[in-house]
Amino acid sequence: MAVRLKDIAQDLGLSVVSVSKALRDHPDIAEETRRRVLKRVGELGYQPNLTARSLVTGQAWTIGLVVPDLLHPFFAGIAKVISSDIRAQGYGLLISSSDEDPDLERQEIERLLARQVDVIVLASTQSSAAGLRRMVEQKMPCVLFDRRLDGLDAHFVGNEDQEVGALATAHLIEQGCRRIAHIRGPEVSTAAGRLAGYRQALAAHGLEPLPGHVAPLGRSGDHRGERAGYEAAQRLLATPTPPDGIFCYNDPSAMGAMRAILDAGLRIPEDIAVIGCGNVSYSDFLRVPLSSIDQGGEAIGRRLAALVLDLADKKNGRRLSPTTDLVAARLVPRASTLRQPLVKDDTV
Amino acid sequence: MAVRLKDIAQDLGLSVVSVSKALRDHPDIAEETRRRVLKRVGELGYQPNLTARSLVTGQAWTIGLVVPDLLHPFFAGIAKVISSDIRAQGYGLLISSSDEDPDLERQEIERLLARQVDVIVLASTQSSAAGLRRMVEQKMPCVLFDRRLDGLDAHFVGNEDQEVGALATAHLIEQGCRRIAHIRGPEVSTAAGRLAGYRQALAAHGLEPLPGHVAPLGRSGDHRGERAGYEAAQRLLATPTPPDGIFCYNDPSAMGAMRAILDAGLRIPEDIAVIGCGNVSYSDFLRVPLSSIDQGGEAIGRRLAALVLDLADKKNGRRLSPTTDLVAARLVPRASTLRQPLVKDDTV
DNA sequence: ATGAAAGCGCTAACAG
DNA sequence: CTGTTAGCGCTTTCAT
Repeated sequence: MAVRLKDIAQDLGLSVVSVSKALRDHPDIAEETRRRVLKRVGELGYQPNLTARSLVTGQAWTIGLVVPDLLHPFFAGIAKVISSDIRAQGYGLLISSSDEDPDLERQEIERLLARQVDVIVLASTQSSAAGLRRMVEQKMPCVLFDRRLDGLDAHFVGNEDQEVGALATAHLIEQGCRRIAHIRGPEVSTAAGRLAGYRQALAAHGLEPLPGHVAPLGRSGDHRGERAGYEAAQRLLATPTPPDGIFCYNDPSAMGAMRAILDAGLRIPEDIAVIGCGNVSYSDFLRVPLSSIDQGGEAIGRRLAALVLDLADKKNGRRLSPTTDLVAARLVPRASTLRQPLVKDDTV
Repeated sequence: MAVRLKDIAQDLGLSVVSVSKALRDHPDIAEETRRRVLKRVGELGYQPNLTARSLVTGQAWTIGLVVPDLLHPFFAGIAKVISSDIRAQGYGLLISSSDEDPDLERQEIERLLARQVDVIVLASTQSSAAGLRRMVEQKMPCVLFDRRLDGLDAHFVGNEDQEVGALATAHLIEQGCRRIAHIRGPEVSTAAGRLAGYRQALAAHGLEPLPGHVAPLGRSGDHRGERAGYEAAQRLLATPTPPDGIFCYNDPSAMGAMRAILDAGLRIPEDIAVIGCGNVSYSDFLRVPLSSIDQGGEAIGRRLAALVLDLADKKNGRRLSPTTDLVAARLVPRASTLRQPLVKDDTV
């Protein structure tokens, strides 16, 4: 096995406790002793056993993160930011991908509870808070992000989804679209909010969705939604009044939609303008560069990390009442919606 | 606090030991007793404290994963696959992103050692194995992937990099390119191998790199390499004999290179063919769909997971001598290299 | 089949 | 300042 506290203590003719204190900069320990300890620790390459420490302190120095799909750049980015922000304070990140499966998600949360992680960060796939009750009962601090869940005693960091939907839709209207369709996402708060924003923006201009112009994405196969977006767009093209603009739930579905449009021999944005959501990397390099709503993923990650660190510290605001932290979304117009002569966009 | 073994024991008038045994399907426990225990456990929603269990068994039920950049789809994909494959056996995945920084990477590995994880999976940024000696000394089972490291007593799963480079380069030659340049990656084994494969394929056709035709990517800013690829391609275009084909270290740099080429008013692939490596999602949707080498990321993840589970099981082949598992790479030709009339490719 | 004793490596409370 | 005594919650002998 590895070097233990005991070994160092025996080595130096000290007690285990003194060594332990010396290592944690405890106030009452002789400067001289501390140096001796530190020296030997360095030589032996001692590392305190965090498992043991956790057992007694009740702090795991671990944050649990559960996302629907780690391969999605939005979630991968969040994971990356949180990971590096909490690392500086000595925390590690235990990540699991729920694959958009509510049961799997619950199971993973159970695991995190068993592991006694300090905080759980969650973009939930649940349709209701019921399945997450256990978490609250165990007084596990929890931060939801991106997707809200009513009736759960948890913090939230994310966007004002209705604003997101309105932003995208209003942009299409400005660009001269009048028959604007929406490819809506699954049964989670973000999809509902974006849909509401879409309707709101239309209404604000005296418009409304034409028959069949709200097309659900469906679960057809691919997780990211390209294929589903393709199919949804095909259905839109087959409606009595085909759209001249489409606001898509996310960027992958927008890519699928664009492909369907091009395959149908139509032009983007001249015949149909397309806007997505998420501002996925590479949007700039696409066949038709894709306009999108940037959710401010990095900011969300940063704020999550800060909140998590607050909550993880036992002494701290453990009992903070649930906060809601809204990060501003931003329109990123590109060629897929610019029906006026294309304004050169230099972002790389 | 949560429910403990003790609570259940008292509840049922049993000893802690019996309950513990009942829960782990220990042979000598009465069927009747087991049922009573299981019932009460269900009612109380008991979850064994994994921290305590780990302390005594020495098994953390945790795998550590260190990658250079979690936002890179290749690594995100690996993380996702490993996570779901090990989850079924009860393991969790502790992930950290080293940001391509060797020091940070070492620091993260120290943390994982302190946490007593069962296995470390690593795509290393180290230029030598020296800094990782501690890991071996502590007998921590380790699996390297993607990037090799000589002189380390560790398993490896990944590609034959030279084959990867040769595959890409040979394809360019077949497409009629004769002045083939290479944008090479940083100082890691994959870059060296791909470069070697590039030279080898050229040599096999009696060709060799022209002056200035091996352009290093450089560390200029963006982590994924789009900007760096852009700049490298500009340098290539400025050589006395500009290339008619470019093999890029990875897909992001290839996207940058393509942009530079288009910005210079040249056509892809007619003037310059471009091929990347990694077969990043969305390659199909790009302005010019990008030919690439698929590294078989999913297969790599699967094999990693299987190996990891073997190693994690204390009873098992803990002492397996280092294995090398090579996953076949595959050419995925798209428009960026097809100088003949484009063959329709239906992959979505 | 069941349970008492011992201990995993560490820290918290107290005594010297 | 230093060390002793008690655990954290669980599993592992080893009696009964």
